Amino acid sequence: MQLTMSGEYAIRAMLHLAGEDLNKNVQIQDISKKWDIPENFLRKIIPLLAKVGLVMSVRGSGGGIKLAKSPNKITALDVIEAVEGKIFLNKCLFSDDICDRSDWCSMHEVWEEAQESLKNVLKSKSIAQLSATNSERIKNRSQ
Amino acid sequence: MQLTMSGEYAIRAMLHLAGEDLNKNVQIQDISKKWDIPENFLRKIIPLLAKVGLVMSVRGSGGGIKLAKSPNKITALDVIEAVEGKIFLNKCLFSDDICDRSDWCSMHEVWEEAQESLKNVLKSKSIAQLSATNSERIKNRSQ
DNA sequence: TGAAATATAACCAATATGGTCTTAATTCAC
DNA sequence: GTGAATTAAGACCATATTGGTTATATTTCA
Repeated sequence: MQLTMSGEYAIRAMLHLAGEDLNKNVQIQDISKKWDIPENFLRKIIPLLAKVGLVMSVRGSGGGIKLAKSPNKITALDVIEAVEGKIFLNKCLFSDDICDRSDWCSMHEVWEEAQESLKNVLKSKSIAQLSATNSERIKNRSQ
Repeated sequence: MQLTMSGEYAIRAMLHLAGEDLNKNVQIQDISKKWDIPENFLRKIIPLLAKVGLVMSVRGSGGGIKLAKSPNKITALDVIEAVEGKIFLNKCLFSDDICDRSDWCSMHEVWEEAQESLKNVLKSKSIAQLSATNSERIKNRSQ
């Protein structure tokens, strides 16, 4: 019941992009260095973010990646689910016929409620907000 | 980010015990059969529930297991954490010095909030309630 | 054409998961 | 005390997942 490193790294990368000039192509190597992410591992994560339309990538000289839409419209949940797949707290939520008790088991609804509750928190935070909060705190700290 | 089979089986076993005469010693084999749990696996899970005082076990002839306290006072969270360990949605919540960004990273609080939110749902349901709901539904269904 | 970038896919070590199996250790009834 | 019934504990194991690395395309610009 825990976030993977992929999810963690994906969030960091998105926070980086949101803190840069949104039109600039940023190199994966730079994100990797600044946020302490193994470069080659990050190179596997970025395409997952691109696939669901969170980032745009351009190959070749002068290339790099940037956000594919406004960071206001990207939630923490979007990022995590992009790289880890949809969140299902219990297998029984994945599909009704995975558990033959689903028509009467009272835990089914508990998991449903817990999952919604968790997802709602992650859904309520945009990458823009999160990045802005970070920038402000770092600014204050260095004064 | 998902419940393990241990957690799932532990909940089933506790629901079984809550549905029986609370003073009766129940055999692990019976629970295993009724709730479709691999017997030998369940035999590894039960001691974890005993260790935190959720069930009492007695060895030998006439032995078995039963709840160690009222099912009203046992929550779904208690059961899950007993067998899976305390829930931490992200490593950074485990200890402050596991992440050197914890003093300014805005995701830290998001994870904290999400985790509390998830745990509150699991904490709000007692094994007694859950078992009663199940019994009632099964009764209605077979009418 | 060559340098600079990302994409893709194969590979790999370590760990976690979900078990099984064997051997104690207890307890009760006789 | 003996034996049957029961849980406890620990060794063992196959498979899947995680968290990478490496090598080889592919694309783009100058």
